[in-house]
Amino acid sequence: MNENNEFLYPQKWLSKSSTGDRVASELRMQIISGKIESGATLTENKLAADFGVSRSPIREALKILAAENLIRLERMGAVVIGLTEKDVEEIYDVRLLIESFVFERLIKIDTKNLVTELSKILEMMKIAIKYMDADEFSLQDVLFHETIIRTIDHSYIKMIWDNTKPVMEAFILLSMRTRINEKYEDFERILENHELYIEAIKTKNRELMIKSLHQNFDDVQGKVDDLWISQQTLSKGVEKNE
Amino acid sequence: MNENNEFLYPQKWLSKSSTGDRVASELRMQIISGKIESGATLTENKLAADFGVSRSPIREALKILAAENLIRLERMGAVVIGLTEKDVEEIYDVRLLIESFVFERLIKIDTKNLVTELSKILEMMKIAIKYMDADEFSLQDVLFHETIIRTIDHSYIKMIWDNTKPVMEAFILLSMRTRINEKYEDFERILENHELYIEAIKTKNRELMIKSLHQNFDDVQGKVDDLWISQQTLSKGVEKNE
DNA sequence: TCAAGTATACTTGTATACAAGTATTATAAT
DNA sequence: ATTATAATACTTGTATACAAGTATACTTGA
Repeated sequence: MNENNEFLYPQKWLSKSSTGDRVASELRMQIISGKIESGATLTENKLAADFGVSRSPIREALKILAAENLIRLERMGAVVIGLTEKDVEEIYDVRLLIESFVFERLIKIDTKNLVTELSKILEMMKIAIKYMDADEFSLQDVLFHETIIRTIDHSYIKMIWDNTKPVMEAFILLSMRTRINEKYEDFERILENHELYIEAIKTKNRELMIKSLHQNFDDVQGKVDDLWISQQTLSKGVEKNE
Repeated sequence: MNENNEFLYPQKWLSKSSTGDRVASELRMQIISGKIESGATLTENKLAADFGVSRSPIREALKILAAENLIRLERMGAVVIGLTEKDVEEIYDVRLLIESFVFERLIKIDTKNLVTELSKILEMMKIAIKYMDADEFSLQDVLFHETIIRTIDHSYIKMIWDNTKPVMEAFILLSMRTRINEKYEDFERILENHELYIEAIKTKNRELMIKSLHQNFDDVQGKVDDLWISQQTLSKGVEKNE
């Protein structure tokens, strides 16, 4: 039934994952992009037929998406919740919360290796922009923050990250795909913010860190120019995929 | 193979849940209590035979426990990680983090209904103690905090709660089962702290809230008297079950 | 005795089968 | 025409079957 053979989620990022993970990644992109509309009902049999797999991995995928609050498992089918403006704000609440927590820990330890690692990632981001590779840029952006969080070796903070990461990654991916064509200049600012962030970690400057973190959120959310990247805008990222 | 027919997790709390959830709840208790030791390898077939169910719900359970970082899914079997002292501290980091966040929101809204609800729960806790019902007490204790968190209607904060709650619930359950016999007087202090917490919410007193929250953690963790409720101590809770 | 290679008995991941329950639709009676 | 009832088609939850891969143990050779 799925007449569109192209996938929204970069297939090369799925090297080692199971069928269930792949389906979850793809469904997540379709839900967040709006290709699958909020309120729609997904049934296991239909999805299994669409993806050409059995119900086992589909069930796995639905469990994952339910944990991410993108769908709601009901007696008859899974109802799509989707990602609202409120959700995105809430995700950033959580990110601000955990990255602030992490920063307090970073202040107490040696961050030399971390700064080196982050500088490397930042350079990768620059290359990605140079070649207009929104996907690679998004990957590195997410990795940037993950690297910071992993440094403090806190399994429950990491758990929170693991739970929010997939949705955030998908959102950033769609957002960047749109903007790399329409608002290329945005990326300059994003890079500056990341440089600021590294500087904050290097100098253990709390205010600077909070400032860059907030600016980064505003950037990703597009608050600088628009209030909110609408579902319609996000869905543009769908077409750019190849 | 499981010669012990008794369950650690209260069966009446599982009214509506699926087999997978039941298995997860029971395995969680066995892991946290130390009945299943850290480092042990669990295989799906063995667990299926032990619980007398098929592999499907077992797989479901293992996925849940892996998300809670209690086990690590590997190519051949699931390796039990267990709950270390560090983990418990980290859980409380997260609780402190989210409950502080929640409190900031509570300050801005009308908390009259919440205070009423919390008072009710507190009275339930008192009754539970009166009848030496550690399980009911634990249930209400967890519900107390969940009620506070749900008030602000923040789906991602709630997500964090949903992810940490099961482990915390199991830990509190085992801790309370032990202490209701050995340290009955502890419960007086726990009640006082909860009263303080309600007072803090009522008067929107941030310092009081932080104070009671910290004291509550110390109480549950047993830091007032012991540094840490050892695995050995926790396992006593195993025997008290009936 | 030891080493190399092979057979065997597990392991998970996915597909399929079955069972119990729910919504819908069709049918029949008033 | 409408309402009650019954048949049907579809849903999830669980059990089982199969396939691909891995570790263990054994056999065979020196």
